[in-house]
Amino acid sequence: MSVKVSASGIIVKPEPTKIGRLEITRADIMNTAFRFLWSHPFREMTVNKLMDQTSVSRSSFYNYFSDTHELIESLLEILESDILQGANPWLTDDGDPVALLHQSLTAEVHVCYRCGPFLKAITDAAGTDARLEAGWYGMLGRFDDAVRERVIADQALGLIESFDPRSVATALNQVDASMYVRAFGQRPRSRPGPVLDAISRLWISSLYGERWVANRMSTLYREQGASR
Amino acid sequence: MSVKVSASGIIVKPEPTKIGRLEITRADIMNTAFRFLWSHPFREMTVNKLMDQTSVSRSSFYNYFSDTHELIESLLEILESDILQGANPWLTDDGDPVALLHQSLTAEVHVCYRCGPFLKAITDAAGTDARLEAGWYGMLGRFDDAVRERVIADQALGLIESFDPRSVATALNQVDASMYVRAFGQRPRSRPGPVLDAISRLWISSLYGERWVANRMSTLYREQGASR
DNA sequence: GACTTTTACTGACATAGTGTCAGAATTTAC
DNA sequence: GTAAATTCTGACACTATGTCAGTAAAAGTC
Repeated sequence: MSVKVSASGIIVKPEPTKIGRLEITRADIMNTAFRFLWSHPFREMTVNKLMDQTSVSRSSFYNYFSDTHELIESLLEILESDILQGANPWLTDDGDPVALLHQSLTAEVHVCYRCGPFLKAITDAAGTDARLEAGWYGMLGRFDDAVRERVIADQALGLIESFDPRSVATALNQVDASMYVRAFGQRPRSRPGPVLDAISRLWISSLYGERWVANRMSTLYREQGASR
Repeated sequence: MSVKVSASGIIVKPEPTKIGRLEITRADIMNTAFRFLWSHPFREMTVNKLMDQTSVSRSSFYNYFSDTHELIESLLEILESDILQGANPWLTDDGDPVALLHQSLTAEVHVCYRCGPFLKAITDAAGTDARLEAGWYGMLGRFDDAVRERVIADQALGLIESFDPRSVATALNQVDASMYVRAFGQRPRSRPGPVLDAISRLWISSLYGERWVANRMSTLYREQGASR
């Protein structure tokens, strides 16, 4: 894109490009969609309603995305890198695995709390479009693989007992994803503390054993009088 | 309808039915929908395609259901009782709780394996309609409550350590639901064995501790050589 | 069996949202 | 300043929805 070739085959220019109008409009649409999905479910997002909030017409939408699902897919890509970043400690670092796992889960909960309604929009949208569904499942699958790798490594070290790492990795990731959508997908969102505690309990007890769990609870349940 | 005349003017069929035309047509539509959803995702189910497979016209659909979501809601009610039935042992019976839990999970996996694509249809449809979504979350909520009750009871007996039972119950039910949809929702469906193993591990280790898990695995992982 | 009444069904219509395309408007190239 | 490109838009065709007035079938009545 930075170098264009004319019909005669001559290299035309290294493109001075002030700032692409194209990029601006595209970003405008994506931002508008993100804002819209913060306060409305995906099912209410029509191309019309969306483009009313931008400076360009409805038809222009189709210069950038073939439909609303492709738009969501673009937003999803951004999200994936955000989440993966926070999950890094346990997946890659050396040290106390239980501490690292808890650290990764904490980061993940934070990111997903912040974009809960958008996360829900993605899963809703995935159900209405085959391509997006494949993209969403693809992302989940990459998470599964990463977790599986780490489990295998810790099994080799004797830190985790021997069991089929694939299905357990999938199940653990599914807990996270479905809890985030359910707890943070609708406003008012649930508070992240209890969600983190529950998720941590499941991950730690099923991988490293329940003796590690108690240390990692953000709030001691008894202290707050067993309230909701 | 009791007498049909073909294009050539020949009387095609006499109708022997006496009663319940309404119930019959309603059941016809519901059966057709169920069959359709076995081989197509919900997003492809239009009123047109559906009613083409029945003996009545598209318009008639609206005599029975206000839209496709309400139809799904009716089918969901049937499903809920099916699942609850299998879950009964752990929820209500006396005896070894770990054994009963495993028994309940086994039954649940079986039911959900059998109607996997339909389960996926429900969750897809829930994302596209507020009322159905409320119904689906309502059902999940009732499961959460039942599990929570049982956890509280076992906590009182000292069988389960003291922690917030609500969020853990929700998380555990979410594992089940999301795994069933993911593993059994698309054909070819995953085999139920590994799914049951993974789910059992999460439930048992997070509630009763990992020392109980090994006994309950349907297949000993080492024996099958850590394949895939 | 001929009648009215009730019940179940249907075709035709209005509406909403989608995606396309030819051409207008705007920016960039020279 | 004009040509070429890029970007945008109104108008159109199409699909699916849900409604409704009217038709057909069944049940009730004598």
